[in-house]
Amino acid sequence: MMQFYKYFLMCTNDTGNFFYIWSMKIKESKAETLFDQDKLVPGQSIDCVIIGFENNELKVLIQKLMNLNKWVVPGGFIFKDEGMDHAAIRILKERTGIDLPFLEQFKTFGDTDRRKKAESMKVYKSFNISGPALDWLQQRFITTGYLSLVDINKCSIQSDSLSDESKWVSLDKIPQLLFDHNQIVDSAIDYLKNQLNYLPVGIEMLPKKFTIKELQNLYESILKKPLDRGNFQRKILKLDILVRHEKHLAGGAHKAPFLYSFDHEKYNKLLEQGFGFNS
Amino acid sequence: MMQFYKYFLMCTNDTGNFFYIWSMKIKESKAETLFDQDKLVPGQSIDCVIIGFENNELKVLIQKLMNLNKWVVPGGFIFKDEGMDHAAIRILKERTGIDLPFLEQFKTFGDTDRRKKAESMKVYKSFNISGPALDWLQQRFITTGYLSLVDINKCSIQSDSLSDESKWVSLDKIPQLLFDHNQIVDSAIDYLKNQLNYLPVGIEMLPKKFTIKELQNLYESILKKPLDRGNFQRKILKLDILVRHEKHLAGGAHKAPFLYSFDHEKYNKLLEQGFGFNS
DNA sequence: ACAAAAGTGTTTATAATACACCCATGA
DNA sequence: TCATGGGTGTATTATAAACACTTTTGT
Repeated sequence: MMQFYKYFLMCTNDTGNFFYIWSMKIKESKAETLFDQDKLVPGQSIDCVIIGFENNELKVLIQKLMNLNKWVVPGGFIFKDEGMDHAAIRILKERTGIDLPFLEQFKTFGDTDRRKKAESMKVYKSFNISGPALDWLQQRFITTGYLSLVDINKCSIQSDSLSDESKWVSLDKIPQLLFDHNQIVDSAIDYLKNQLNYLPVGIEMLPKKFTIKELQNLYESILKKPLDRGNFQRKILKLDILVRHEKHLAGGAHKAPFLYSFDHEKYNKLLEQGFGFNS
Repeated sequence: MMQFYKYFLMCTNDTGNFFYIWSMKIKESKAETLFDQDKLVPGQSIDCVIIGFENNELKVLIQKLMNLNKWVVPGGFIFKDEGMDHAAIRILKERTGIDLPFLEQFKTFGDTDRRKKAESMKVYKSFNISGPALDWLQQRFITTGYLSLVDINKCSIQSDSLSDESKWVSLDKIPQLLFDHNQIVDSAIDYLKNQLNYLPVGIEMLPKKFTIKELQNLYESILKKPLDRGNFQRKILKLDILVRHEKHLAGGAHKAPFLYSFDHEKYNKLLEQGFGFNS
């Protein structure tokens, strides 16, 4: 589905520090930034659960670690002079190409056994990492999970130096992930469901113009239960956050639905107080 | 109001590492644990916002740093072999004496400027800390905020080696706190309000037996708005989580209210789905 | 013309809201 | 006995839920 150049760079400097390329535009074939562990906050990482909506299904972006059959949620480290939220935005931009993402911290994971030593050893050995770099990577890590809601069609997924494949998988087909990443994803989904009334799911995950049926499908996917068609329509229209456009005539043998877009100003104002679809 | 022995121990070992006593039972006048920075997760701390309810007011526990006129929310560090939640429970126990506290992570704070260098320098200088220990404490810190709900009357507040005064202050009289601790407290209050329907506020913050009026006052304090007396009573009774006891005859010149206690089993079952007082 | 899905309408049940009434208690 | 706040009742309104009817489209 996706085409990209595999590009990989890894080296160790004379002090034994671990250097690696953390971001590169594959198409331009050049590294954007090079840094070493001295510039990173130790023991602290960020993991991004990126959720999109495609073919009436919620999907999460996962990446396969290079040379290994291990899937992970995209993550990264924090620069010592960089705020945590900023780091999350940076990491996300590298993976999706999206510039102003919706991004929200949802939980911090700090169990001692969240990264099994044996498991991480296998990973880092496969990258030929050893010495101080290995020590640094093998230290106890606490990670903060960020939830991002995106429009899959706007994402040009890029791989990076550590992974050789990226894909969107529907929530009920997530394979076993590295470390505690399954738990991190589950936690993000819970957060999405619980905070639904305060999250801009429609504006972030749907294309600019959409039908009410599509919006309903999105809500149903998140809530994991069917909603009444008529009631949904009436309720969402009553909120006065949608702008009606021309009819969408592409569909099947049935009445053509209207296309709508969000009135961003009204939508955001309403989000502050929250609005609900519990039924 | 509270009586305690001031007890303070601080030293530096031959490698320049910073040793300090992080916990002691003041009454028993002995240190429970001694540790140094080599055993701590670097750059990661925990801050506890402990909320109680007294005289119809929500109150938060703050402590004054020894030798300084600086107030903070009780916090601490994490052992390298200790889970983050466990660290929070440990820290909380030292400060309140409560054994099985309600404790929940609410947010992680990772801005680069959350600890002003100048401010922290003043603090650590006042403790005569220098060398590697100072470096360790001056590093970039990311902190995870934990919310704890307690019954103030069950807390025997203990001070520790770093502070010489602890007190409960009502939420609208919080003084200026060190670093970003005001922001941390505000964030905790927001969380409490938002998650109200899923938090065991009644069970944690009220005494075993209480009147419905007291419970209503608690909810009103959190929501910051008055609730209808009759409706509140009917609604809470309909939930079938209260056990009615004898009448409370201490009050004023009026009909004596019943005392109630929670049916913990039913209460906890109901909490999972959440129950609301939005009005 | 017909099936399918959109758009709209209607009825019923449930919950929120406001406020009224009577009761028990201590001063 | 009277002021005070507790317990309960009721009427009104708003929202949720279920489902029926009509309209528009492609085949």
